[in-house]
Amino acid sequence: MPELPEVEHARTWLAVWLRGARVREALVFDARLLDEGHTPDDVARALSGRTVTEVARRGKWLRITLDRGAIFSHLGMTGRWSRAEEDEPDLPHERVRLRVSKGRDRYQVRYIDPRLFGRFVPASELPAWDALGPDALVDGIDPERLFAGLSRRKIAVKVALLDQELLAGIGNIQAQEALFFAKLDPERPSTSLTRDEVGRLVLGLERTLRRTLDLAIAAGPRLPYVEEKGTPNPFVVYGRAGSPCPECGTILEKLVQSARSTVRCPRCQPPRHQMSTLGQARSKRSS
DNA sequence: AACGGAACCTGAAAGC
DNA sequence: TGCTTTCAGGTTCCGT
Repeated sequence: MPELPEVEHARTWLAVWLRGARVREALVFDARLLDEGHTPDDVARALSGRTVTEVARRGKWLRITLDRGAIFSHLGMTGRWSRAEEDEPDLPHERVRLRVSKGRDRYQVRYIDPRLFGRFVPASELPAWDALGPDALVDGIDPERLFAGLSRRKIAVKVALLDQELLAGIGNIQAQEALFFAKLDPERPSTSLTRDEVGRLVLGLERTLRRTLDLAIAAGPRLPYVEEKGTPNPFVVYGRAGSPCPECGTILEKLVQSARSTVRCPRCQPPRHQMSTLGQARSKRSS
């Protein structure tokens, strides 16, 4: 799914719909969302009668805290939560339905997920949650910690940014956008970045997250994902390989790193050996 | 231990 | 037109 801004959007609306609400009935329509050892009936039984006290987010995980226990929800690639009235027809790909009451209102909160990469885990603790690095939005991004983390890994900086233990919430889109804003080549070994470049990367990350989150907030309760047909692509380089760079007009190119695609501007984000060649040429001329 | 790649799913779009 | 291939914003497992 969705990356940090979209999950934060989901958290906001889930909190509106669920905080203080009582689950009258829970229905789980597909066991593939559940952890090994759980059945739809177990999960439904664990939820019914519970009251939601809090909805939290860390990276791309959501935690719905109940008066007893909690539920962790991950949206995978295509998951979304939405509110529905009691008499609304089933939705395509509806995987979980919570029939709740809040005050005298009765309605439903539904989880929709075509590709089923999402997770729905009733548990008081979740190891994956505990392993997450600092949340890129809530905790802010500490340049020194990011620099140290990047120096420790021998992989491309783009791939490192997807590691949720380094920084929680960055996904394939935000990584590409941030590297473009920072004018850094996605293929640079993460160890090769200078402190100055990591500083630029932090600014790039903050810029793309802020921008995307603002768009998500403005969208209201139903946030269309960019791959849905009819949704305009709000991103600067993501999904725009073959089109001109918005900065310099050079045709943006697509590469594949660890089986994920990356778009880059060959001119604005040149490999470093080209930059040092330029630097040498310049210093020769000036000397 | 750390890394790249495949697998897990479904649907839409592009290619033939 | 219809069949086939490719690709999609994530995570995890498996082999090297």
